[in-house]
Amino acid sequence: MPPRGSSPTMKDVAREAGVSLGTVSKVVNGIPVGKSYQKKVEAAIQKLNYRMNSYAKGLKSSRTNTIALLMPTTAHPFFGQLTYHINSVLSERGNRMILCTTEGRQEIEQAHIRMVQENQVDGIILLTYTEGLECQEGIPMVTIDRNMSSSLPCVACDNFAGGQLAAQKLADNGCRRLAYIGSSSPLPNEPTKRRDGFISTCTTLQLPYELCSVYDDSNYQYFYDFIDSHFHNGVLDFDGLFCCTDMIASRVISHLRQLGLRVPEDVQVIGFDGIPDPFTGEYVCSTIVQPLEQIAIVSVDLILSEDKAQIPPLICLPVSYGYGGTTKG
Amino acid sequence: MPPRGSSPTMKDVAREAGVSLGTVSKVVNGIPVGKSYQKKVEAAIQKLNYRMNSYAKGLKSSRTNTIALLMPTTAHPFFGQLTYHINSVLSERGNRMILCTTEGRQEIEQAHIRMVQENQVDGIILLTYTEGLECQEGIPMVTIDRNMSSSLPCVACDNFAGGQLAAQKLADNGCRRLAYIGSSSPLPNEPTKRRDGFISTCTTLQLPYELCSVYDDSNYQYFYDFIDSHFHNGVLDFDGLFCCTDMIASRVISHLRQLGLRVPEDVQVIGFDGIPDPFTGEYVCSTIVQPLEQIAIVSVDLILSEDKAQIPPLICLPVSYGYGGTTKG
DNA sequence: TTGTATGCGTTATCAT
DNA sequence: ATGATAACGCATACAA
Repeated sequence: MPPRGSSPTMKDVAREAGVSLGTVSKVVNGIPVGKSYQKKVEAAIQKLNYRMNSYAKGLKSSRTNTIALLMPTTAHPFFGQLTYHINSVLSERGNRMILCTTEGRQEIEQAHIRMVQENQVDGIILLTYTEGLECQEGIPMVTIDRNMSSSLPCVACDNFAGGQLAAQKLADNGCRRLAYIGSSSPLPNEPTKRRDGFISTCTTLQLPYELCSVYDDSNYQYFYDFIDSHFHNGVLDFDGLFCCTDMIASRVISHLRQLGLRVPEDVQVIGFDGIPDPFTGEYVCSTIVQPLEQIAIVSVDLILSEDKAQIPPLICLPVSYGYGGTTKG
Repeated sequence: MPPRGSSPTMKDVAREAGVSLGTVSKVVNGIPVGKSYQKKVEAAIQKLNYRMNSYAKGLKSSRTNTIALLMPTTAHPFFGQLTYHINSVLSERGNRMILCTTEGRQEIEQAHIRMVQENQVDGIILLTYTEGLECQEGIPMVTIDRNMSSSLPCVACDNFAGGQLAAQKLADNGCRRLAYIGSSSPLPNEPTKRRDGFISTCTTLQLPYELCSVYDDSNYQYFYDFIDSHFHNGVLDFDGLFCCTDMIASRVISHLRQLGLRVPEDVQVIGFDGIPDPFTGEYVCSTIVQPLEQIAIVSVDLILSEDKAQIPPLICLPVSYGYGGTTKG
């Protein structure tokens, strides 16, 4: 019978058990205490159905066991799955997660950062592609796939190696005239490294290539126009395409097929991300697979790590090749 | 220059502005205050870069502007999109959201409910299909698509009408031998109403139908076996199928095609959910479309509503038909 | 109107 | 080892 209408507090438990406040606190936090006391307190907790108030705890201890995750969206499976994995790992480690979807808009990101700061989160995991985000000092941050500044640690898949792997695979499968299709940013960021790795291997193998890069990679028409301009008399100038994301690859493949080209017979296509189609469970195209679960684990490890001092500025996780029917192997 | 290493408090602002604590509190909370004071306080806030500590505030006011969302996962687009919409609406309304993915496992759900309760959330939005979840009293809850008990308000799409609509569409498109394929629960829950609506219209139209229901609807083999057992000499016993979800429909369609059947020429299929394929942007099949955004808005409205007293136990939102190429219209 | 003082539920520092 | 007590940062009832 709690005195007030609200839920019982430690004080109530202490009174019920006939012990002092400090003793209850110790029991609740697993600090050793006399056996008889232990029993009495546990009984009282049980009886009153006591629940800790983590707001009071956070106020005192200034540690909230809460991490914020900033994500453009959860509607797309790539972000949805990453969110799911990060949430799982965080939960296993005894942390709550505040989700902030940002639509990739900087003003929303900024507002959310401010908001979760007020919420005293212990850290922020950030997935963004906007430039020049202002990051307040004093709150630990980790970025995913976005090397913003050397001061913020970044975990990403090995985008450069992924680009190399894509070029290598296309070459192995007999392609001789390659092209890269995807986004590019004015400043060197992680996704751009996919292109750079691709160029690296093309150069090494002495394979000719062309680039079709645009800043806003949701502008598919730009890519279609590029393809059309290289399509003459029913034949395409390329026999191998590396697309920056599976999304782009998927749309590009549709366009190629509309043109009457056969994939992979006439032209082979490799994408990037490796998200299985949620409905079929299969890759939508041959692809470079990001280790999503690893990225989640490492991000959480970093944000929860005690000595933030010596975190490396960039951690690259290994990618792999996933066959998805749009290449010859 | 904050005295301690931590961030400035209201007290710091008060000292800086040369006013009292209460005045600062008023300014921060938008309570009218003398003009000159207003200016001084705002200047001090600016100068010190003061941020409210919502933990201290929540402790005092026992309102945290935080809502918990329990979802099986965010990895699948249906749940991912719903999560996204709920998050957006909550954010617009000035609330934080704690995300708890549960994998649909009851012990995880229970642990999360307990956890967010400790976190003093103002309410919980819950999407679950488990039976007999223990819901602590005293904390507002709203369920989605799951009518647990009359005490918990539920918002769902009009599943019954959706089932009716599916049967009607199949009939309109000339189908004469129908079947329902999907899950069924021992107790009457929302998804089961899809089946019931389907039966309702079949009965009204005097159309024969068969049912293939299984409790665990991720057991696709069960559905395949059902189809196989109704497939003789290259012809299927049915010319119209209504599947409980687009996921099931997608797999069923694949199986039908493997059998050499043409969709929609030989057999027409309608699914349920209406989630566009993330890669193509199109429905994976003809489908009954759930109003995801509406569901999100209404759920948030309910959980944030002041007078929880007179919330109806069930709110049904209208569904619509989405053509996706697996029917004749 | 503005300032002062008390308490929210907890942890931590003291004495005991 | 245990019990009393002072903060933590803020809201608020009350005094000025």
